[in-house]
Amino acid sequence: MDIFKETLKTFIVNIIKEEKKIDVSSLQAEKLIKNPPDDSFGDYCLAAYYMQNYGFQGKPETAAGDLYNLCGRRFAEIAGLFDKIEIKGAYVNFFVKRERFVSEVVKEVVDSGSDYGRDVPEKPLTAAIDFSSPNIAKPFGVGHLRSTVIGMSLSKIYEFCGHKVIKINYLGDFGTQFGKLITAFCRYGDINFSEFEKDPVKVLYELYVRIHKDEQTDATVEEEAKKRFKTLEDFMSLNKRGFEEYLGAIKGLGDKKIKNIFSGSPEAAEASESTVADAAYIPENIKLSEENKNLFCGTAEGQYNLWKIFRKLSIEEFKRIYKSIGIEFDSYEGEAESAEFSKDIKEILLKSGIAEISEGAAIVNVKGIKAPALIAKSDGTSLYLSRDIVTVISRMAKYNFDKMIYVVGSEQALHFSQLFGIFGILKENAEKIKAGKNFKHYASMIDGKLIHVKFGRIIGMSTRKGNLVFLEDYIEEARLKALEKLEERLKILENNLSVEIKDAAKKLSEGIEELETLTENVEQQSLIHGQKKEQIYLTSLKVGIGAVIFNDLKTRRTTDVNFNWDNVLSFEGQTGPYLQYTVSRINSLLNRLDVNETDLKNDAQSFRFSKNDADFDDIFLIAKQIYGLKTAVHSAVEQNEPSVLSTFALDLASYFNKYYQNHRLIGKNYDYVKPRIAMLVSVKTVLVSILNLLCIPVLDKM
RNA sequence: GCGUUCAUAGCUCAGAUGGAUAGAGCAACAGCCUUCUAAGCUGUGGGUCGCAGGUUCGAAUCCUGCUGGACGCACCA
Repeated sequence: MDIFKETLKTFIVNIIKEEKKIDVSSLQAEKLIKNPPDDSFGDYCLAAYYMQNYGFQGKPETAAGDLYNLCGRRFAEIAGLFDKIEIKGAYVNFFVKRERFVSEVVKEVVDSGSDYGRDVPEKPLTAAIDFSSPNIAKPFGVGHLRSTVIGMSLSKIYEFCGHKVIKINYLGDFGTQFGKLITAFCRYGDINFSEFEKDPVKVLYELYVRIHKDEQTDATVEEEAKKRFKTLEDFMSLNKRGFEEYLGAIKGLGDKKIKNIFSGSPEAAEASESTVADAAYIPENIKLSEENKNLFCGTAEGQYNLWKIFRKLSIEEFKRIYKSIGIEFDSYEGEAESAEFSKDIKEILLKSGIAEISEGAAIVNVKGIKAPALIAKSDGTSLYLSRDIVTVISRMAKYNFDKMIYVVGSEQALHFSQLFGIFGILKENAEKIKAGKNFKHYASMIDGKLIHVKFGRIIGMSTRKGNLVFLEDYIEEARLKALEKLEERLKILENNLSVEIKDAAKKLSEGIEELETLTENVEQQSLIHGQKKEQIYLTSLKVGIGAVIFNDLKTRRTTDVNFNWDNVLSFEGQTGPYLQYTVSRINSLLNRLDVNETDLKNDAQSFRFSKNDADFDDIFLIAKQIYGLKTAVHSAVEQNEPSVLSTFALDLASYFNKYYQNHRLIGKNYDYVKPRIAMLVSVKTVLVSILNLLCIPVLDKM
């Protein structure tokens, strides 16, 4: 509970009401209270120009004078929490009682633990978040990392605030590209099948690259690919259900899954992914081999099986990668599922007069967008857009979402404005739609609930040879760099240690007893030095992952990222490892101070600070930063912008490191140390919370 | 050509939704490890907020124009 702001709010509401005879709602009052840009100006302020509607007219300076006098006269009402009021230009500044402020903040963090900073909304929403969504004909490159990490982080932030989140991975498992891949498989006679078994994704990638190259010179490639894709899609629609019945069947299905997922049982997790497993079911006796090639390439069913095999191999690979960086989904969906119904969409939109035929293709004209929205090709096969329409309606039936968030690059902005526009049309023309009850119901309630969370491109990223950087190589590069740094540091520690031992031995021989400090130091340092090989591996891996992920989350999403290896591989300053390092520093300190956290909670003494202490100003800065967490979380949700939290965490870590550098705790008496332990725990709690929300691994030691 | 979007220190970016003196980190230079992890800390230098207008008490932030970049614009996703 924010007692300082609340108190100030009622204070100002009362003043306006009683002195100016104007009623102000608490929400309006909240907007009047701002934070000065600098601590020396105070902690809260009222700006005269915002007060004009509340009886403070005239020049800002004179209005501020009026306001200042009234506040001053009634200062006794807030004297319990505030020290003083000052006037400065057009502003009236309020200074909190700093000792009280710090102890309130620290107490609240220690009491609420990992819940601290939660911004609970009046009404929790069901938010479906579609992110990562790789195209499985292509390997998982670094480009996918941004969507993956932004989406995962947003999911965590929404969940942290108490919203229901459904994390959806919408696999690009369909389209002409698969026709190309199948074409490649069937055309080339020199496929290495034993390698296919060992590293399928690599072979698929080679096929992909090769067919694209051939396409440049050979026009028959595209022709064949299109034909094969049509064969595939037609085969899949053979024994299809109607969209209307399908919608009826899946209605509310998500509810069960959501509940299960939230209970966290392993069966539930499996069940939620079963759709993919089912779709990827492949007959036992069919294997990729030279002999079976004709089987795959000759018939429609063969191609269908081949497609399933490619799909399955890719998904397995993706899951492995996701797991390694701590990403998980509640549901895997595929475009192929929606393809089954995209013809229904085309027919409904045509019949209802929303779509029309132009140059043989089906298009929708969306208000305000010049480019026509293509929903079907002239050969009748489906397109990205029509499949997306099906998908959203299905999701609405399944999950009844309040928000559907697409975390997709900004280059697809046009696609999404067309998609969103079509649902606007469907809502406006709800009566005209010639379709079943289910379709009309769901399709008309989607408008306004779709959000495109776009992000900028990563520019200039390439390896020495190729142009696509595989995520795993990227992480490995970061890991090696972290390892290098770690080993360097271990070596320095080792040197210091041996010098110390020599020194002590010398002193011992001279008869000076320093055994106690020696053993303490040896113990401490061997803790670090004694890290086993696996530990060193894990540490460097976590640091590497932290660096890579933070790099994608530290700037505002919409700006393009100028990729620079040196930037990513530097672990100093505004980086993930800096945050991880700060946490491990606190850990180390807490270990040395022998902390009992339950003790801390029950002992009011833990939260009492004195402003006469030399470190108080620095503690106040830390407390003030911590106090801002809730606002930061709130605006991260508001803007769908994880970077708000990255910046926040960097600031907090910086304040803490300054404190750490300037004030020592070891060796001080316990009464002095106790409240500071609570402060340390608070900083750690907040940093760890944010690292979790940003999908960055936390380390005990570095 | 039309549309979207961006332009802040040498480089990478913040800038609380129009408010007080535009801030960090890298890089450069000068310092701090026999005392809690130097992946840290301290200090110095570095700015016509792309350019020109406009809106008002007040603009890096809003509107218009220009310049420059990125992305997108009919059967790819």
